[in-house]
Amino acid sequence: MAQMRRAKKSRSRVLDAACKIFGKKGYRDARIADICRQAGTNVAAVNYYFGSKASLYTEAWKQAFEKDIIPDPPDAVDATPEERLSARIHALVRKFCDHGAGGQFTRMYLMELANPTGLIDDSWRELIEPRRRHLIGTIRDLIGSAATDEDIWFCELSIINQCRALLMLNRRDLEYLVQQPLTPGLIKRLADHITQFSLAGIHAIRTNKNK
Amino acid sequence: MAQMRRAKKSRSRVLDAACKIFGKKGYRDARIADICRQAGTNVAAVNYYFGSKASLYTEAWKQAFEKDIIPDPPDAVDATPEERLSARIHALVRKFCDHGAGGQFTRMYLMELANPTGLIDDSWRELIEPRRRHLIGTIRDLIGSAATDEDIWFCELSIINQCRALLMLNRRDLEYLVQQPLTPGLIKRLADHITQFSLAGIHAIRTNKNK
DNA sequence: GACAAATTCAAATTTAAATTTAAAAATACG
DNA sequence: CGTATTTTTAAATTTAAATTTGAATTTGTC
Repeated sequence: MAQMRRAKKSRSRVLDAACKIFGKKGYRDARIADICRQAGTNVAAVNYYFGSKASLYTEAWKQAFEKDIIPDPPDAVDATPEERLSARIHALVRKFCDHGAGGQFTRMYLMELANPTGLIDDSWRELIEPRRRHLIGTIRDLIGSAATDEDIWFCELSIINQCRALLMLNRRDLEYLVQQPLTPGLIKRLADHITQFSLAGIHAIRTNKNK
Repeated sequence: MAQMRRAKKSRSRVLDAACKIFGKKGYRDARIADICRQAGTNVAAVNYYFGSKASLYTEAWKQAFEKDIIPDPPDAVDATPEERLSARIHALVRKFCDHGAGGQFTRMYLMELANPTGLIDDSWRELIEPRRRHLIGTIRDLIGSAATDEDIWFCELSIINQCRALLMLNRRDLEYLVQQPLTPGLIKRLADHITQFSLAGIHAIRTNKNK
């Protein structure tokens, strides 16, 4: 069983490379040859360890999920809804901006959003649902009881899609738009902006409902 | 030259089919065979009329642009910035929701966003730039002179990305989220929501800058 | 160190799609 | 009509990528 050690290295190098390449190119455009070059193995390694490109993809998705999605720090018991929303937005923006080493899941998430392969629908639900419920709970606290489910759903869309913004922009487009590199400082300022913008938005809806 | 008549039919059937299929599948996943089946021609028609799949793509892009992007009604001279923003958001949401017959450009826009082919960068800039400047002008009017370029850029991102929301959701995801079909009524309510949310957001930034 | 199992490799095969070809059919025009 | 041009067709070719193969190598175990 000790040969597992060396073997595991190879298998896991392929898996790491797969996360990176699938995240960068999406399922179709990712080449097994590229993945294996990246991993420093022969192309046959993919089929040897995973059987096919498709099942490598689902494995990579799972691994990226497990490694990348560190649970958000639990809310402090005495956090206000405003603080909870802010924390959530900052976490989302940071996550969505992280196209680098740690952020493979995020890239894969986007690629799957844009070109659904349908290969990972099950893991998808499991993953998204609890986080969605958490955000909706926070919005509900902020928006008050006069709001309808539709109001809450719309606010959720507004917030999530603002955070997703940078996901959709490639480096060139980004430079074209902002004229500055994506530094941690910029990311923080963007998250602050979205928080402020969204709190005002939610508050306006609340006020409108109660008038 | 009268043979052009019949010929044009064939060429233009291919172009129409290309808009539809490229819009549905994106560049890579679209099959020339599918496009030609749709158009009722032989596969060779693509290379006969357009030379290659790539140049069919750029032609289709141009045609979808010309047919699909009806210029927004010019702003009434006496429209307030609030009214202009509202009109712009309603136009964007309506456009982005139109996945049907008239909305091929929208679909191609999304596919290009998600998987840039780089084939249409030039047309892209031409198309987006004037509309961008218009929106930025409106935001500038609303946000006041204390705001920085970065503030304005952030607000632009917030607004555009809220409008893009429905672009990213396929029918199944949508039903899962809202539990209702995408009726014109829903689209209007969503645009109203985004307008209200965004005006409040911009106003909050303005207030914050001036304090 | 020798044998068995696991792994890696380069090369062969398969598959799917775009592209080209050359012959047939349709059309235009004198 | 007859011939020249354009268009369409089915089939052949090319290309790019995934997958399979079987031999060579490495590793683990006795």
